[in-house]
Amino acid sequence: MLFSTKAEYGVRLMVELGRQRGSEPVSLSAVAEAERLPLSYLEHLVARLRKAGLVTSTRGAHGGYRLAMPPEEITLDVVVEALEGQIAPMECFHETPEGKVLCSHESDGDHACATKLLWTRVQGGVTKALAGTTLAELVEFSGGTVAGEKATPVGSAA
Amino acid sequence: MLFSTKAEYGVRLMVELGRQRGSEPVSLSAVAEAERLPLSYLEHLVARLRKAGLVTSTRGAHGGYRLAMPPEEITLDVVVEALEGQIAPMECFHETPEGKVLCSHESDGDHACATKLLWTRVQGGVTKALAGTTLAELVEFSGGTVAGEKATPVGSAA
DNA sequence: GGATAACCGACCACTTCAGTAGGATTTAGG
DNA sequence: CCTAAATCCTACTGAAGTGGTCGGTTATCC
Repeated sequence: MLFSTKAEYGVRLMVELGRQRGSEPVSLSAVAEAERLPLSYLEHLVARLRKAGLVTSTRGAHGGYRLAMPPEEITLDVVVEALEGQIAPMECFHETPEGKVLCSHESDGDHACATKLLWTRVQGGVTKALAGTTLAELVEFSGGTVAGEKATPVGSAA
Repeated sequence: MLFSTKAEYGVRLMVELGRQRGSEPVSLSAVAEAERLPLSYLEHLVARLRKAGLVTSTRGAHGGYRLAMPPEEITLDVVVEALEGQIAPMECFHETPEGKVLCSHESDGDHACATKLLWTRVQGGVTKALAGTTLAELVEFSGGTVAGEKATPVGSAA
């Protein structure tokens, strides 16, 4: 499996917040119920998102989480990286701040690193897919936002 | 990390076999020495490649492994899948024989699966990168084949 | 009949995953 | 002021996967 459930749950959490745009902060328990995910596990995930500056939190009663930016500006590469850590196809791959790829056993034998070409292509494919998708798209795809009218607030179903 | 060293080592093993095209079978110990990888671990990996029909083996003294097909016909998606198992971005993703993608919690809530769009794109990116790369390319990239003339046979360096 | 090599399965230390548990702190509302 | 609701934090745990190692068996060439 390329990604673990951390990415899966975390992205769903983000989508859920994206659906509630502009309104009150959404509590984790509401998200947990809506997505049928364990609350205490979501706490760990949302902590990562918060540390990455993707969501903001309000403590105390009626508190919860909000997106730190409008969903159109949030690309999924940032989200997934916050959840899963640096995204590289292989252990030996490290991306420098300028976006260059380094392979740690570059030329450790008598010929060039045979796999670098492959992993570079894979890296490119994944990055392109993630960076080319915005949270707004996913919100739209999953049934659209709930913006002004409170048609189906997140905790209402059950 | 997207892939483990199983893919890394396994691909390098394949490249090493690809460099020895048409000649005698290559022993695992020769590959292990050339790539500085643990022999006994390579045994596990080559077993997967053999079961997938990518390499053929000759037992006994002077035995070893050969590619089952010319490297131009071997695409890396098959190789990596043989080594790592089914390549899917997420646990809930299962590809049917016809190439359709199924998501196990499709419509388990009141709205469509929010993440399917994303993982489908990622899946596409990875598959395209892997299937669009042939073993021959990697052999070329890593210094070319050794075909007729035995310029630098695999075990000769050290 | 060695030496060489593919084969096979068991085992092991270590890390990550997925989740639980328990508490501390902050805040709105009665 | 009290309490319920919520974030926040740390520690723990069982299960699985990773990256090997080891010992032994079988097959084959010289």
